[in-house]
Amino acid sequence: MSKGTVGGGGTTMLRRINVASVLDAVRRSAPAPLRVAELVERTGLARPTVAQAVDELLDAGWLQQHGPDSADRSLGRPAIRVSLRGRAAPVLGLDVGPHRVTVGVSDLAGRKLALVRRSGPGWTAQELLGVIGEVINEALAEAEVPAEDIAAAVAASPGIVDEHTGRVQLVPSVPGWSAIDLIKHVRGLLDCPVMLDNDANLAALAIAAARGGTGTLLAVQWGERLGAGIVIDGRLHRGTGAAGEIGFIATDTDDVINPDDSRGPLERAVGSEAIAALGRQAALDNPQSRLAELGGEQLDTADVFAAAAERDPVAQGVVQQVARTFARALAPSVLVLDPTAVVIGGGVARAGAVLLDAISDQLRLLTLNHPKLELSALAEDAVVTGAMRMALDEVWQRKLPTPAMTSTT
Amino acid sequence: MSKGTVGGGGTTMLRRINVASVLDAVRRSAPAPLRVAELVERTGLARPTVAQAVDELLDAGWLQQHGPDSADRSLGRPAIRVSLRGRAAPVLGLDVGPHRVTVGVSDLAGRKLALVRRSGPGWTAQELLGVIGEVINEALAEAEVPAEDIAAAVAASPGIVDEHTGRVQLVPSVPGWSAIDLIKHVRGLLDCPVMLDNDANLAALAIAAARGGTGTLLAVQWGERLGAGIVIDGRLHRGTGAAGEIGFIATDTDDVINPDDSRGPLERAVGSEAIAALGRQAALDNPQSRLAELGGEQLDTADVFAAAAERDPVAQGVVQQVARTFARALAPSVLVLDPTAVVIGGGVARAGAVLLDAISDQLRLLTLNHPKLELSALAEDAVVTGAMRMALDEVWQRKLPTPAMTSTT
DNA sequence: GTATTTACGAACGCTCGCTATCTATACTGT
DNA sequence: ACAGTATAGATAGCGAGCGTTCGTAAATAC
Repeated sequence: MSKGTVGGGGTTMLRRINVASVLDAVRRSAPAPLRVAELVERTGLARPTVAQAVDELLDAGWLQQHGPDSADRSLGRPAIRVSLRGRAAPVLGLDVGPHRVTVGVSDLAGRKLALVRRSGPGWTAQELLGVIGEVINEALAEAEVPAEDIAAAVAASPGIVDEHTGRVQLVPSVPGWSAIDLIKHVRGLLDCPVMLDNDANLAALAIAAARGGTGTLLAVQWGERLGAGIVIDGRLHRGTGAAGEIGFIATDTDDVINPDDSRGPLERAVGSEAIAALGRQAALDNPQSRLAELGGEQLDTADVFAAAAERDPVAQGVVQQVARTFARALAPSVLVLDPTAVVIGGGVARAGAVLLDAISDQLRLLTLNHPKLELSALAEDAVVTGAMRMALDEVWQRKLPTPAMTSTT
Repeated sequence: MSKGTVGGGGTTMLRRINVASVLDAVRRSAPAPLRVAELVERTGLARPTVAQAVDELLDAGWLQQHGPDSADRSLGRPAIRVSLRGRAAPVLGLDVGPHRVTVGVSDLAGRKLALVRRSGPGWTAQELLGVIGEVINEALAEAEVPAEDIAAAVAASPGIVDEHTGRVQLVPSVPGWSAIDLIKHVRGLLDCPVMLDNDANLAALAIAAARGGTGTLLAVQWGERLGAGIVIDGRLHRGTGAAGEIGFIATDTDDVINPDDSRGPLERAVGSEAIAALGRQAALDNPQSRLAELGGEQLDTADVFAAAAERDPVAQGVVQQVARTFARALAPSVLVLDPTAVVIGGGVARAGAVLLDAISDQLRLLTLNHPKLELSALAEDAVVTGAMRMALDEVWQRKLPTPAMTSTT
């Protein structure tokens, strides 16, 4: 241990490795209980070793023993089965927006124990802290988990987040709001490691986990604001901290980033506000259209997509324009990253196939390997789910006594 | 072992881990010999353990013993020192282009043992295979390494390379040329693992290794063709296989990728050929300019940059235009990847500060975190160096008995 | 009720690494 | 030249863990 080199050591290290190996095997088969014989097979260890490790993990509370119940009708003495004791280290995820606070509690196996959401019409910074505290307590009560049991918490914030200090740039969504206060506040409530990350990053993590497997994922969050998260083989790519900020891609040949504006060119061009504005203009220009009929004065982003889905040519024109702008902006990144899949989430994702097909057509003209283009299946829960996921990863990395062989040069 | 889970096992596994730990510590201090006491400190193991491991590694030929020579004037019994025995597993790198073949041989510690380059005015595919064989043998002779000692070889190829099959798309640089034949041919000569990768990827690997440390690197190879390699924390990012193909980024709002053309829009716009063409046109339009004077009829890419360096406004205009087009094409990828550094290599990199400053100015307007913009220090050796580097990584990964704890979910 | 099958549990022997001790070597000071 | 000292290498004993082997418990099938 220590020194950053390969972790070697005595036999006690070996025992820790083997215990970790057993625990990892249990974790991999998620909520399904495992028999000891199966663990022997999966770990390649001898039965006494596994049995000892299981005993130890049972004592430490990481595993729980199942009765030999169920239709396990096989010959011989029934095997005792063990599974992860989720309550051993539950985690908490937090998604804070100016109008909505969402808190999720998950157990070690990734099962959701609680999900509480509260909306309000714009809180002040001080009120928001109070609401957060309430919602956290509500979620803990629903999950039947005492606050001191929570092993890790992750909060989502829009904007560019410094992974360590928790400082946030570029987002004055609530006046007087500071993510540092948020971290402090949550630390005061929970007494466990509390981390902060970009909401698009967390959503990407959740989507990647849901899709499973390896490969590169580009997960776009498309609403009023526009961001993306990159997950490569299960690990989040952060760059120097601002990776995935697709909202700031230039769309016009003369666009530059305005440091005084918290929104970027692409956000201004195809954010949900811009889509609604384009729709309103198109409705004014074509008063006879289905679009004008549907939307009226209060024309909304949803109206544009609804009219386009009904094959209104005016709305379809707007969608085409939006898709084209978006695809042209994203194409260079798709070429460079060459992702396995591009997943679109956020409010605009509700547009569905109308938008997706238009983007796909454009993207096909501009890329070499065409990635799968999908809509996020997680909808609005993506960010909280990702926050819980990251908290889980943190717990596993900290608790699994894996003396990580750093083979990176 | 086996089963893809965490590698645990008996005490013999522990011994292997500790031996690997010692070997890794020696490797980290590269060519400098280490005393046993230093190894004890770095590995955290006890002295007898280290001594035993060193004995074993000496017997196996991985380490060599140094005399207690040199001005090591300290008190007490002089320590025996050991270092990597580079000759234990030398590797070979191969860079094949239509007009040039380069072969490098490196030892385990990364020391270059030989570097042989041969140019010719366009070979046929058949001739090329012959030349490759000759150059390989020449390099082996220069390095004084018998062919059967080579532990791994990596060949560089332009175009998009399938990592496993070795099939190449999009590059008909030599008529009748197939990278599969190349692999077969080299396998016939060497009898060791032979791998193939994109030349831009390998150059990126070399540059990342030279820079050292962690972070994200975007390494652009800019010549007649345009490609890039991405290295994240020392690992190459491949995507689904075509990552980094910046040559195919669209530059005009109506550009699309033409599947029949092996070159992409950005290559056609700012490749060295295009720069020369722009220069010629500018010279025609401004016959009095220094640019026209320098270049004449045979105006070259180098002439454009030379004239710009002499502050010729006509040439500077061309450079500005090229820099602007390049920066606008690359900016989205820089935003999304948010790399620590962007390094430019290849023929155009010889332009130096004139081009770099112009790109930097443009990029500053279009990105949030401005990465360091640098010229490659490795010049034309980057690709071979990267090939050797990848071969070395392969050897280490294969030979180091690290039971890789896969902590990725 | 007995035989069979399956799984749990305990004892033995092996290997390995750590601690402690002893020996070897070269420089330093008188 | 000789003793002293500091550093490094070699060796023995101890403890811990894993794997193999054997015996035992619990359920089903006949």
